[in-house]
Amino acid sequence: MAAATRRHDPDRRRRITEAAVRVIRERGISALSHRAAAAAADVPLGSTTYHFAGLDDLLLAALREVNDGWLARFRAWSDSVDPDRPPAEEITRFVAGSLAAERSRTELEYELYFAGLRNPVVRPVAAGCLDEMVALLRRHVPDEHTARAVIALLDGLMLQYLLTGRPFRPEEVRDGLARLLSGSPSGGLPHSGTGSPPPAAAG
Amino acid sequence: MAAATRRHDPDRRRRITEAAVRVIRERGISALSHRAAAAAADVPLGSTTYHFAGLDDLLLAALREVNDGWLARFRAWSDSVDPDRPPAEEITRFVAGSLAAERSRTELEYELYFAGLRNPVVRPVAAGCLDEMVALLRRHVPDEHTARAVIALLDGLMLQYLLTGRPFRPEEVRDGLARLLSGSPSGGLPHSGTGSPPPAAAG
DNA sequence: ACATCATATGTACAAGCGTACACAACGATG
DNA sequence: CATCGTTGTGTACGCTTGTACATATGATGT
Repeated sequence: MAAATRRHDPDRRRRITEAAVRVIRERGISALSHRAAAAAADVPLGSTTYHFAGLDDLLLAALREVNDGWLARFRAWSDSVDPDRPPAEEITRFVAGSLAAERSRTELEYELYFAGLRNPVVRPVAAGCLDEMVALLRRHVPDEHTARAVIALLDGLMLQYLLTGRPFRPEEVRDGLARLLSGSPSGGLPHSGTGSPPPAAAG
Repeated sequence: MAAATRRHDPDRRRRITEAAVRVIRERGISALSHRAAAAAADVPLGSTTYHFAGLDDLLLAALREVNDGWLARFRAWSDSVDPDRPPAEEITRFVAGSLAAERSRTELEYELYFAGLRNPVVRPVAAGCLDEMVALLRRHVPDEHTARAVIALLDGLMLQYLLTGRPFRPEEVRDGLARLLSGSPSGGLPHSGTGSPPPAAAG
């Protein structure tokens, strides 16, 4: 069989990484093991331990892959935003996609977030993802502070939709975003635009 | 020694549960095992398998304990709210506590959320927690829709604070909340007050 | 052609796991 | 006091895991 003599196949590392992502998607991070990834990639066990220094290494590679996919989709959305339509509506469009066609990708991304809470090698990936999203969103909202709030609202809402089975209501999301975006740009907070940070406000 | 002859100790089940919470707090859900809980509770292994039908049972009991503690704190906050002060400020007070003195409790609660995403026996606990928080918050905001948005913003912001090491800025939280609460109560959404739900809006 | 080296593979091992189960100790009931 | 059922305890079994390692293979440079 082809599988038996598959030797010297180029970028096997990548194939194992993608198999690891598949394992996580289907059975969760806790089910990721050298053996599970090897089986999913149809390679022998020794192959995974050769290409990855340890299990953490494999997990990190897989979560980076997940993150890249998520950010690519967000970037694509950002490029497709129509500046003539209300931002709240455009952002709602992204949320709708995240909960429907791209739901499994979304579940993966939140799995990454939670892993980051515990695992110090994963945390920078999750934190970097947040920063990158803020930077991209920054183009469609008045300031960074607002961008962070919007991301927070999105994360919280998607978490609610994923946890409770509550049906997705676009108006709900749109309305919340509209309120968040309606405030005066530098209303109560010295917004950290492109200048220097404020001199520390209140404890 | 006392430990050797400790027999017939009342509510041993509870002590094991609390030990399990301690294990989760210190080493994460993935580190919870019958043996780890037994060691933390200073009881023999057989004791945990006697009091809990399976590992899922132990995990569920521990996460319920976590959830009870979290909700008790939120309830205490809700009761202590000064109606004469701006709600945004009072809610910010809760967030501040969650990230400082009660931070480890907060980390536990989010661990519960993430477990709920994957584990179907945990999900109802997490979902119920969200509903309970909405119900409690309902007393301080105009409608349920707003309450859900506020909870979402809080969850998203706390997640950001926990993941990135960004220092906590009360004004940031307060300002976002103020914007969310400033909108017209029934602005763009038929709010699901105490009446009947709207006849389904959009796909 | 030959040597060299990165890559590929199968196997082995120690550790940790959930769970089952036989037995010991105790409180309650008669 | 005898009996019984609940509670507590120690141990053992089968399984999965991460990792190490000896070996095999094919590409590469000379």
